[in-house]
Amino acid sequence: MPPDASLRPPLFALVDVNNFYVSCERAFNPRLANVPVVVLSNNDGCAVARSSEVKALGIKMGAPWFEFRDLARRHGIVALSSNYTLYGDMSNRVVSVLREFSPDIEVYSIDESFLRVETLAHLHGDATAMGHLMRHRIGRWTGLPVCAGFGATKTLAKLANHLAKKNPVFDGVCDLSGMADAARCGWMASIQVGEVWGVGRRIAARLEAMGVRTVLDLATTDPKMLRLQLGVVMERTASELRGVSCLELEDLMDPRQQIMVSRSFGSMVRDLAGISEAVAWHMGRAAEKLRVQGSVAGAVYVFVQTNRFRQSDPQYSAGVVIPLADVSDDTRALTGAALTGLRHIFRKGHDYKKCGVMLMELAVKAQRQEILFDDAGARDKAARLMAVMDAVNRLWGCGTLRSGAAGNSTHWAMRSENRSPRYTTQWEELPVAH
DNA sequence: TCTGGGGTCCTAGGACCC
DNA sequence: TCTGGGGTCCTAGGACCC
Repeated sequence: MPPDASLRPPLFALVDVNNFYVSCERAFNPRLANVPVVVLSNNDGCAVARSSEVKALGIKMGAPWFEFRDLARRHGIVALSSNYTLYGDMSNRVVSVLREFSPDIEVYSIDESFLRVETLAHLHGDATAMGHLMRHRIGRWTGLPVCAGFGATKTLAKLANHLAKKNPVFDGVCDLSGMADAARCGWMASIQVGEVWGVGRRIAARLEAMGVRTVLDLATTDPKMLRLQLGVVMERTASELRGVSCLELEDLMDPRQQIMVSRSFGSMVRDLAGISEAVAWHMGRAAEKLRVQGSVAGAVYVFVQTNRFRQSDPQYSAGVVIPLADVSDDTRALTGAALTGLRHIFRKGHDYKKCGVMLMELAVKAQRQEILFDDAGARDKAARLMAVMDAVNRLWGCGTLRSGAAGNSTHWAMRSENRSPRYTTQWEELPVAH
């Protein structure tokens, strides 16, 4: 062990939950174990999480539900609507376990986190032992199965995680940094370049046209040429594959730069009134997110779309940015702006399928510029009203207290026909042990 | 009948300025 | 006839991620 821990080269871990949404459902419903389970997107539109049994049946990520519904019936697939309240809470539980392994953590998505562990892995013996302890502890404390990958860079940790998941020989934990060079190269030569984090479908096709087929090929391609042909991002990815760390953990405290809320309608909407309600509802959610991160918005974007899959229908899609005279986090002001924009872009005679809002030009509220004719009293009153609204909605569920513009009708609301109970966040829906 | 939602970063090109 | 060049800022669009 070197005397100065800061001399250790970086070591990243990537821990993620296998088939996250499906695993959350199984954690509370033992009857789902060992049967094929799929979780559907909003509106019960397409598959967003699949158990291994479902993957084995050849159902792809994103497959439309109506296309495999018959197949599902024949094979006894259990199809569940997504339950984001449950998944969000389970995600927090996993993160709190991981935080005990390293305070240096980036929650990358709802089901995966990066950790810096070079000064901590040896406390458990080595990285592999640390990974197994993570697996065991998260399994015991949350009921969720995870895999762990370790590498000298984030991209290598991602790759290691991929190996851990696909190759039973690793038993869910793979440490590429602790591997002999020859072994690491062997594994890298066995994986297609498209599996690399940052290489999507387009880039993969271009790389293959250049003769770069495997991960090892990419790692050994001339960086100058990569930069010239594919840009600085791919050059960085290749460096990361060679063990040169270019990507740091992202700061968790950084507020989002834009906030979007949009949904497809459960069924088509034709009238301005219906869309107005949906826009107001979405803005209520967006403004809530805005206040949680302590920001204000300088502009509002609102958009509407017809159903792009119904090519026989006349298509229409439009959006508009409404700048605000003064930055705001007040649901009423933001909704007013969005509805003004909506009236500008709405055209009669279309069957609308989707609408949404985006909050832009976000700034930290505490740094807000004072403007002329500022009414501090009114602003204080507005802040208190918003605080009450947020508190009520946290307690009773979102949308309990909302602006009148969001209305009471639900004909535009999304379908969610088979959602499991919110086991962990609603008293009435707690699981009961018999 | 039925096809999700929410983000980030980079680049190219135009507008504008001196 | 001859018609610069470099910098900055902004935006739209493309690519990626989950």
